[in-house]
Amino acid sequence: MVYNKTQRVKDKMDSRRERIIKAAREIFTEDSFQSMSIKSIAKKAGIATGTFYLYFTNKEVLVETVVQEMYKELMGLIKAERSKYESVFDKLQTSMEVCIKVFIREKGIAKLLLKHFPEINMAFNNKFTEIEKSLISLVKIDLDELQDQGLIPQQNTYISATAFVGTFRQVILSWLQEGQPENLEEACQTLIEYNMRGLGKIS
Amino acid sequence: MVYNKTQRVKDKMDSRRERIIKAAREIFTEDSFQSMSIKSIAKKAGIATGTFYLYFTNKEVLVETVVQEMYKELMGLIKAERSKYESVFDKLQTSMEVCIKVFIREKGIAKLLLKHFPEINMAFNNKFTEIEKSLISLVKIDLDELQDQGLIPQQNTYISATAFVGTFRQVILSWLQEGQPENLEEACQTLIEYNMRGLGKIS
DNA sequence: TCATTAAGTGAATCGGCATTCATTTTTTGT
DNA sequence: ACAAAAAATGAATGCCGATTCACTTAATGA
Repeated sequence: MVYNKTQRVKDKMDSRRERIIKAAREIFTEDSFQSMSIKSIAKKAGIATGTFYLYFTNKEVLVETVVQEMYKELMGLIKAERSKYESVFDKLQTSMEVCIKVFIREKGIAKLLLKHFPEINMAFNNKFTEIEKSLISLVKIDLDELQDQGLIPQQNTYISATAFVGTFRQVILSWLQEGQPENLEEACQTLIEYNMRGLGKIS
Repeated sequence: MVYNKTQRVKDKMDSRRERIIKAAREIFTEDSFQSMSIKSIAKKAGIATGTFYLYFTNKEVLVETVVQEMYKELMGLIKAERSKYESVFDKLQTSMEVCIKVFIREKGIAKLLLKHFPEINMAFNNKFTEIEKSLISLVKIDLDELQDQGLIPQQNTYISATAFVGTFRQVILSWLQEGQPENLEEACQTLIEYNMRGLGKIS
């Protein structure tokens, strides 16, 4: 015979799952990827290590979930902000600004989305590469549109988009790792200008 | 009593050390960082695993040696080529071109110098960050000079240099991982143009 | 309340890899 | 050729953290 969970139990389990994800995010943000062990996550979430495996098949799935969650969060904010503008330039610019704002508020997201973590198995690492790829292809869509509108000269938009993302990535990593530039928001403006010139914006 | 090594033995040991480094480079280039185990290195070098430790105190030192060697190799080539030009723009441009040429010839160097490998311990990882930093500061030196000469407008050269390196890094990583762009040398020209415009080159 | 099922526990297991070390082989100097 | 010293060997050790599992506790439904 099969027993059905009551709502109370369902709720408890849901909140446990949430707490595990939250614990993972916290440990990742505060400490490092390396110290994100199942034991420490379980401890922070207030459960036994074995319990973890009742909620996630393995560590990989957990990290994947966390990454996905952070990515969706960021994308949601970007989309909301983009919808306020008509011009593709403005959309592109605001996308970057939102990214920077989120990264400043939650450094963990920046680390997770921009750093590489080959310490995890290969197959999984593709998740990270995937996110980077999707950032590039989002920029590429904007660039293609700008090109169609004749607002930037003919160019290989894949390379331009990659370069574009590369400038941000490198500066943000420097900010994360070296603490330079001190003011990332200011640097963001500089970067936007750099890239607009680089794209050959016709103004 | 202490015995002195004969030249023959010295030579044998020197060549063994070389072969270990070579084996490490090969495994790294052909396979991946993960599969670069002492056992596999020793096997490829034709020695027993224990013998490795007669030549290197530990794995960290070996990798550091390999990285240093590749970095010096690249820098040597860049310096040689730069010396042929007078204009800082030309020096900057040729630096990039040499990098790309070397990266095409030896993908392992590109991976080692541009990827991050947090799977190795922290203290060591700084070696990689260090290299990235030094690439940026080399570019910054050129940009400062260009600015002094009034060939580019006033700007935060640290950010510009970081952005500059970022564009290359991102495109080269895409080339390594996605196989796109197919022709890296062609992309290099595009990138140089992108960055020249981005810097606001006054021509 | 009670028998049954499900959730929770954490010590023990397992796997992978760097490092060590007792033993063997080679080299050295007489 | 021989004894001392150095180099080489690779099986054994140690470590570390993910995953498992025999057992305990809680929840379910009659």
